[in-house]
Amino acid sequence: MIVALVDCNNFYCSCERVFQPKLRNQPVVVLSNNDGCVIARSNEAKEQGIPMGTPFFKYRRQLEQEGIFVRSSNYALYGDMSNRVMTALAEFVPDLEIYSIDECFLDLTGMAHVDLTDYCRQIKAKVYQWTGIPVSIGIGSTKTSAKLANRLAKKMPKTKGVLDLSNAPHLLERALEKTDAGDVWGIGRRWSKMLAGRGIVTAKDFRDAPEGWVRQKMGVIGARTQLELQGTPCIELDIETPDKKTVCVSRSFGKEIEKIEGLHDALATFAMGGAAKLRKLGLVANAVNISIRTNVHRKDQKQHSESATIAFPTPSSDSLEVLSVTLSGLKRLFRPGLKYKRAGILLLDLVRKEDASRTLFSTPGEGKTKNLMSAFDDINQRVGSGLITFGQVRRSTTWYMTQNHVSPRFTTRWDELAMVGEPGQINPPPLKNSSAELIKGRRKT
DNA sequence: TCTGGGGTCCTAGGACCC
DNA sequence: TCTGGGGTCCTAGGACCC
Repeated sequence: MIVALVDCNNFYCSCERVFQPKLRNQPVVVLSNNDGCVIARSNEAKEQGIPMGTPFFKYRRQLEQEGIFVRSSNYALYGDMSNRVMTALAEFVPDLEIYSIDECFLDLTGMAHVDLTDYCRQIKAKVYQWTGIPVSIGIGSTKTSAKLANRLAKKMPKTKGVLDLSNAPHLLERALEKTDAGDVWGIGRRWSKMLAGRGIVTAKDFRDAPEGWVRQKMGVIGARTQLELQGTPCIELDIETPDKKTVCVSRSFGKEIEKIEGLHDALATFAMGGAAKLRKLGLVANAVNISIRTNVHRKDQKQHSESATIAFPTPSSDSLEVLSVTLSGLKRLFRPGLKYKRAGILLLDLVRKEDASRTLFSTPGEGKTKNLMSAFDDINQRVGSGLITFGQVRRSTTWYMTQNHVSPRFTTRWDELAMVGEPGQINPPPLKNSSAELIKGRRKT
């Protein structure tokens, strides 16, 4: 096996920069939903010591003082840019596995006759030319070593963003020595702490640790990771994207919610979103799990967290059915007098619509609601998602996320396209209140 | 005051079956 | 005192990933 891992550099920040050139070469951070945590940083922001994953409020002062640009997350933009990158990669390699929104494994087995470093440099240059997104590429004889190579390609300027460890034992040895065990793909915080307690600090230490012990302490996952570092592939490329087994829609709220109506509005919206997602994937769910939870960070408040799983009579992706089951679940779970901060639905036991078991009287995804649902999806697809919905889904604002720094959806909304002013200059629409304006605009249509 | 969201896989233990 | 053996299925929880 020879496999390359293509990983977009600081992906969310890079997406923001494509259409906002003033952000280039400047420190930028992107926040999670609700403007909660820092989840992406440009290199400049990393250099200024902004850590990953920390709460925004703790760093707000520093970010302002140092003039660091802040953006709320904009998944419509990132998702579309991701598609563009993956489409570009598919021009070069037939067999690829889209691993996450910003990562892709390429199967280079059988290309041993070409200079892989050279070839990957070309890929990197074309992806940048076509999409504006910079990527790094690591090559290895297993997925785990490709990951390792990628990490070093990013860190070491002299690699110019491409590092091949697939046929370079000396380099691989040095790479393993330089990498912390905890930075190996598959070794998280818990295990790296456990390993450090045994004096296993570097990736090389881990590779050379007694195999029986690794198997016993870290299960088959740990054993596989170790074998992969030794050069034995244990994790295959998933070229065919396997069907999802669950679909989850959940959110923390901008503020705490005490009344059942607020939770009703949020969960109704999640149910609509989840059902639409199922239909888009051609799947149906056998059951839905509804969960609500108070604010886990407020130790001073009474805590409650509960979920209920309810099966559908027949597997379903029908919005009305998901909606009514979800709302009946809420009634069961809700307790007055508590301050809820988060809710969600998890659609589970998913199967392909055509594989779903049917009953004497109905076939999943067929019947009288089928036309209604496809008309529904069609309208929302053309005019903007959420334009039409059901009466039970009130458009309440009590639970909305806080997003104070969101940029336009440059590539997926006509009314948010980048504006070209003076030659060579791009003026995005004002950032403040853009969502409020949008709702107005939508009503006009 | 303010702490994300969406996934997968594995394991242990209990319930249940013959 | 001694108390079978071999399974499957389900669930909760823990680990990991981005």
